[in-house]
Amino acid sequence: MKTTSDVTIYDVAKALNLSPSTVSRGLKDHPHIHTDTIKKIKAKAKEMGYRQNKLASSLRKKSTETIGVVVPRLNSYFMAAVIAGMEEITNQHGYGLIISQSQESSRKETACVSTLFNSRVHGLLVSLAYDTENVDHFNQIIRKNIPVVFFDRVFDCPGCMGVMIDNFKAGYELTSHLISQGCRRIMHLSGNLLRNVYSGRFEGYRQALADHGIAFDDELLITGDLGSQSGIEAARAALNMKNRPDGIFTANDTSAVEVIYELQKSGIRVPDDIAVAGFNNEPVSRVIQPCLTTVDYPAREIGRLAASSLINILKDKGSTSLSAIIVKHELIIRESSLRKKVPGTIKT
Amino acid sequence: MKTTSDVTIYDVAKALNLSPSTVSRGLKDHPHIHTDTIKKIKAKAKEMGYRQNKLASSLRKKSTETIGVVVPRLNSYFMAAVIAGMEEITNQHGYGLIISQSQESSRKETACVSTLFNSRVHGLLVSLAYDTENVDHFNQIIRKNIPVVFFDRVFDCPGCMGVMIDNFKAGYELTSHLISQGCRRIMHLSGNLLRNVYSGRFEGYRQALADHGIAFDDELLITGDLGSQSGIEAARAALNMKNRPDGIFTANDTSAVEVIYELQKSGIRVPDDIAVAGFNNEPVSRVIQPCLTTVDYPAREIGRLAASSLINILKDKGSTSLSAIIVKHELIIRESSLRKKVPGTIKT
DNA sequence: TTGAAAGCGCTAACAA
DNA sequence: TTGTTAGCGCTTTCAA
Repeated sequence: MKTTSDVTIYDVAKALNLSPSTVSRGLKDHPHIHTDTIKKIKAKAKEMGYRQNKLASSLRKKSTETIGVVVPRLNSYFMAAVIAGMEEITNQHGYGLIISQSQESSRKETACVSTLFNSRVHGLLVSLAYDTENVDHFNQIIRKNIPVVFFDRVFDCPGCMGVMIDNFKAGYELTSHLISQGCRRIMHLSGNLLRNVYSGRFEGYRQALADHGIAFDDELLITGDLGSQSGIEAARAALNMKNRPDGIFTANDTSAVEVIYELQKSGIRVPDDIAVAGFNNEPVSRVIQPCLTTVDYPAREIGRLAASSLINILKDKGSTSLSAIIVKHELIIRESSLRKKVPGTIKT
Repeated sequence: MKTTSDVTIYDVAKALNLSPSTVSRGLKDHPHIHTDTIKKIKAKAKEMGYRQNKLASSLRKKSTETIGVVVPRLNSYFMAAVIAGMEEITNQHGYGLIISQSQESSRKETACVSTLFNSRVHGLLVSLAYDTENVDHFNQIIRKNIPVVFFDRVFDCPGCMGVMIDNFKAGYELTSHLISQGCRRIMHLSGNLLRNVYSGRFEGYRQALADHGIAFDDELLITGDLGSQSGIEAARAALNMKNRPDGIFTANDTSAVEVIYELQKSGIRVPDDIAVAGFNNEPVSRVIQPCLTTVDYPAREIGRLAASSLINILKDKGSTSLSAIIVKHELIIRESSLRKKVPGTIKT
């Protein structure tokens, strides 16, 4: 639908016998305009149903005051909280947010970036799709000096900055915890190892094994899309091994839940026969029986930090010096990995 | 950041010794432009890194080709799927989507609508916030002939249309099912009864009771925000009644999960002592033990339908005749309500 | 098949 | 304190 007969500042100006520029100024409380005039203008504008045309304004100012967000999917508590954090900050600074989903596809991600680019966003907040292999599709935008801040799923490229947790450390801690519970043969279900979040967790896992004198067996590394199906398959693979694992560390909670189910279906006791740990502290981790050991990270805070960083870059082009912000995570130990029952250490 | 030195059609025109209008036409395959010229123009534009300025284009055309979406929250599988369905349709028709969250607050919802209005969206797809009591904040936009299509949480107002399921029927079916399982004293945990989704489910519940000769006891109706806490409180209320319920029907899965937990903590067996049923078929409903009886509805399809309806209204202002689209739902019966174990009827 | 020119609604430098 | 004016980049009518 074409926008129908809008009231413009010209209409308001005419009605008040003023010039359009005075109206324009009055509407934004320009200090040079008389208070009474401002009042008159605002009253008239309201009366006439005037609304600012952001398009014209942005065109004229060559500035849209919007920030683009590209996320893999909008269906997790994590993302909803991240975005809420971003909105909190950007709104404070007068920016709007345009949100788009890549649906975990690199191709769609490219399209999203391109659309946002054409919409003249001032900056981009991005968490990469599952299968994105390089960041060529950001080159265009970076060349135009439009800052990009990655969060969670970041890409290590010169000039980009990222907000994330220390996935290596988290993976290390989680694996060490499993080892402390007596696990010696720990399977790891991971995602695309190109994604920092998954490679970090994997490397942490491997390092923990090494530090505890356990050899890494690559039969125990399984990668998949971390959806329900890949959890089921991982569990079956574990069950079919002649030398079964006694612990499984999956890189997200969704797949961990399926792993537990599949194991239980075959009469395996979790954690006694096989301990299981996930990642993300999704709400479901508290619902599954036994409750899932996992890693929590402050989603809203990550959103806030990513947004503030971007805005800082936007305000003064100086502080682009820092390249990464690492947010604290927390190991949440629950029944799914607790073999040595020590009262008082279980978190819900 | 101000957009830096962009290439415009003027630049391209100059480089090719053509007029800006020819370039403008060439870029969009205008039939009057010579094929060779088109090729030349596109090649040059690409070479020079030209990108269309949507602001200028929209301003000139007085048309933004965008649709605004206002949802309570982005944190459910339901919403993610709805939005994916909307994107599918709107993209096919050349529209972009601007998504905003009301955070379940009427005040924020008003702000969202106003922002989208000022951004000159062509139409609005809205699911109402928890506490929205009237739709005055849509009047402005409706007066301007900008169509609004509600989905899921709709509002019954003249000229608005909505896409939803038959909540009454679903509530009726669910309650009837509980009754068929031997429940006679069924508690209902509901949300704000101003929201159609909750009032519909409640009325369906009440009708089912009546049709089975069970008197409605208003002690058994509890309303809350349907978050985790309200589930816990409902369960406690149930436990504290001298005449305890033997079934609980909650208006969403999140609270149902907490109800089950809280009941189990007190040694109540679900479903044998108290049967429980939820609503929405969120993934968590398959994880909880016992698996949760619930109602499924086709989220993606609802998104598609809402978007198509809006686009239909946009294309020809004729077919505004229909005021509601009712989408099929499905009762998903699982262990949490199954007392009479009949093999083969359990859905997972 | 191409070009010239006006104008979408707004802002801001400059003038008064 | 207010007004005049040019122009943001694009589309489109009219003319050539």
